[in-house]
Amino acid sequence: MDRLDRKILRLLQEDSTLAVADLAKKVGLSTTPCWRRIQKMEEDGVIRKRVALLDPVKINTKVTVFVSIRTNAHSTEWLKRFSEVIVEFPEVVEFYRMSGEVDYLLRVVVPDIAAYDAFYKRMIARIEIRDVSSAFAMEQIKYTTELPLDYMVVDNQKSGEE
Amino acid sequence: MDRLDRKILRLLQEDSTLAVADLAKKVGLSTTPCWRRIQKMEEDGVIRKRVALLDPVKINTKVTVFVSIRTNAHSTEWLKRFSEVIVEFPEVVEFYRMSGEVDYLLRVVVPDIAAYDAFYKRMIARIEIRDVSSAFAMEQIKYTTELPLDYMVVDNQKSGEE
DNA sequence: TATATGAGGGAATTAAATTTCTTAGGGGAA
DNA sequence: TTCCCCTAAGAAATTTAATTCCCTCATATA
Repeated sequence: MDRLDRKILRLLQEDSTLAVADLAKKVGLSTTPCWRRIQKMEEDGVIRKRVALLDPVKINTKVTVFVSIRTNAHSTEWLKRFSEVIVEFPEVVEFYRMSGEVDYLLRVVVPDIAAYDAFYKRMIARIEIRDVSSAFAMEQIKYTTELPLDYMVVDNQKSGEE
Repeated sequence: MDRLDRKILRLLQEDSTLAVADLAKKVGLSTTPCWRRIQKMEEDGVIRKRVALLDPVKINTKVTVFVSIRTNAHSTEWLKRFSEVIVEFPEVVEFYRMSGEVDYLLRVVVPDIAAYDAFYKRMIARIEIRDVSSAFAMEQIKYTTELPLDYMVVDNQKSGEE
């Protein structure tokens, strides 16, 4: 991957509806080679998928809650089942295994506090959890699906390094 | 918005490359009305944008760090500048103002611990922050951009409620 | 009962993606 | 050095999908 691929990725991360011809113009290529680069990056899995992003307010899921879970000393079996159960909830949009104090961290989206409470009850009904603590986000100041491309390993042999 | 719109959204949240004709077939419409519904939801801002999602590993940003910031008693000016500075960093992919103990929460993506340290130094060089604590994610068990559509307010008059 | 309104659908049209065929440049082997 | 191969680019043709146009039907309303 080179500088041109990075440019293409930068644009597609922002807006994947761009026509290949327009994209090509912006990166300084003609449509065919540009199209082929995109194909290649899709085959290689660099581009995972293309999705529509919805407005959380319009869809009635404006509240984000971060759920910290502490679970000292549990069986492997429990951990497996725990993950499986949690992943199933569509309200859980992110789920991490952490180092440090907290063992797991969830990002949960719901319409309001009441809905969070309902979700919480459904969750603990499905699996026993020791220590849970919930932190509510008052405001989402930034949310982007664009990953920084500055760390990408590029081939500087190619396409006239500056 | 009705049940059909919800179906359309469900599919487009998963894969926005679906041809309108295929989408239409799946939801039980012909292409024209299906196309018009999509247009309408784009105009209304229900569909915010369409983007390409990249593979964090291939792009060399596999490490997620959650950064908790406590900042008791600061001027409005400081808060404004703080937000502006933080938002600029491409490594900060999510940024919330929180209730409770922690005042702000960031999700930062970087290649490795060393890069996080470099990021951290750049951040505190740009703005003075009292109390920062970093928690590393060992594993991303779930990450999705699909919002739950179960809370959506739908018009049950329309299209034969069951 | 006439009539506007909103939604659906078929077919034509336009635009974009994809394929095919050619060309140019660079690097290594004879 | 010259020739050949490999890789990437580009123009044009073709295929496929998006978009528009025009018509029909059902519902609700005066």
